Amino acid sequence: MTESTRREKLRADTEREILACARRLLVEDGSHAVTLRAIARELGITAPALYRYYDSRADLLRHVCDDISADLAATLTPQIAAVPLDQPAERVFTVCRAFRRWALAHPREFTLVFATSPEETNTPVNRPAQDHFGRVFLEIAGQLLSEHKIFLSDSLDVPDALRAELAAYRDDVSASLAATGIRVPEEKLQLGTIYLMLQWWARLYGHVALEVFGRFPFAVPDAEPLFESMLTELASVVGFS
Amino acid sequence: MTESTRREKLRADTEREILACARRLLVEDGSHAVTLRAIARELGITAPALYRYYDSRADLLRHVCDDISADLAATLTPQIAAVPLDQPAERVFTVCRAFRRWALAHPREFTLVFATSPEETNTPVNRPAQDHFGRVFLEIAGQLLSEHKIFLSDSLDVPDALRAELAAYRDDVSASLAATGIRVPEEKLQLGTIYLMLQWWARLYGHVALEVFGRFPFAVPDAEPLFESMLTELASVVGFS
DNA sequence: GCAGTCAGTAAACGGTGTTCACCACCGTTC
DNA sequence: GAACGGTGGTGAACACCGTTTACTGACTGC
Repeated sequence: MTESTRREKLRADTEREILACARRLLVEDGSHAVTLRAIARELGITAPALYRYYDSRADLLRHVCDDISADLAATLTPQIAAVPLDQPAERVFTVCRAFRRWALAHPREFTLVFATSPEETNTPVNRPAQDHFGRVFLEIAGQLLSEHKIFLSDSLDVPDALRAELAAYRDDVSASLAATGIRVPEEKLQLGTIYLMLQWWARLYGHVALEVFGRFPFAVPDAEPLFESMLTELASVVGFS
Repeated sequence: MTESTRREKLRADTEREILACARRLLVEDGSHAVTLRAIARELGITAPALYRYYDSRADLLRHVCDDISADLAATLTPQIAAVPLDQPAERVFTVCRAFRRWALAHPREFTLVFATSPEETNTPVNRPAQDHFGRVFLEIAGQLLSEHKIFLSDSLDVPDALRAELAAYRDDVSASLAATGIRVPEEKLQLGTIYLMLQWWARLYGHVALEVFGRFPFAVPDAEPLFESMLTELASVVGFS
């Protein structure tokens, strides 16, 4: 980015090298194989040198998470962009399918980012979303929100008990979206929309996680039809224009 | 169980002691604290002695998982039993709420059992369900199936593309249930029921996992109303008698 | 009483994260 | 140009870890 001096450029270079190496080790041999000494070995340096770049192994893993999230976002974004603006439903389907495909193709990255207990990577709970976890989701959803009007079907309106909670979330969403540079008109962030986003993220996450881990309650050799039917169900609940 | 000789009884005793200690370490300090040496220290023995009981640390962790699952089942079962048979919907709600409550009260156990990559505990993917993962779910669901008739609302019937897949699952379900001693009449295992079980398990799992990890895309201080609204949504999709 | 089984030990190997003292270089400043 | 401070890197060390091996010693079944 803004590495002005020569020193800063060198530092940023090896920092990238470290992350790339950690990533390779993760993908090839699992997260247990991404060890400081292994990384150091491959870079031709010694393990303590890595402490010039990261406070600890947990800190490094956290940065690997962010790195992966950035890549995931970079993978998803062009795929939605390829779908015409006038087919909002198809845009949602596309990003959901792309997320599932990415997860199945990158099970170890998915596991690290989306199914590692916060204490393992020492991640503070409810960490600002733009950092890594919900970042992708928020970005995509925000983009859709800013471009389309969403109609919620009558059958699924917001329970009264939820309105107070949702109103509180809304500000948080606005702030998070603003932080990523996406401006969403206030009136599009209805409570129902927030509600739908939460519910839908939970379903998407649940399905993909179970599929990646092979942990459906009974043998499910191919979960794609299941996934597709979940998408069509979504379509029946929400409308776009 | 069937420890006849004195030796076998002693062995079973220390085996239980090992598991209990591992469990305590897990709960108090997280899964990374569950080390062979720490367990041995607390039991007043040496680490290699543990290899008389388990092949490896991964093997031990797997048994801890099974132990936890058994406890979870033991927690859930009486809670459903407490709800009258003539309120099937309430029975489902009860078990779902109980599962969520258990997960929130035992985050580390939940993480180990439901969100640890199979390679960490060396668990074969799609391991027979009665072992630990879907065991609880299957048991509960099977019990409900054997006691009630389920009506699926017309709006959610099984997509054609899924019928072949689901038919294959059904046999697996029957076998798994039979293995746990629950006999479900053939005609109650309609394809729609299987479909609903899968979809619902994914939702339940997704919500609870996200809540336990504090990983909703934005700050959700109290997800209970969200959970409750999910339950009422379920009720609108399925009917009992 | 004897032989064998089996829980447990001590020692060792190779690996880990992390800390500390030290060193050598590079960019800046007098 | 010489001195200087920051910075990247080293080597040794510490305290762990999982795992293997060879070896005891007690209990069991005959």
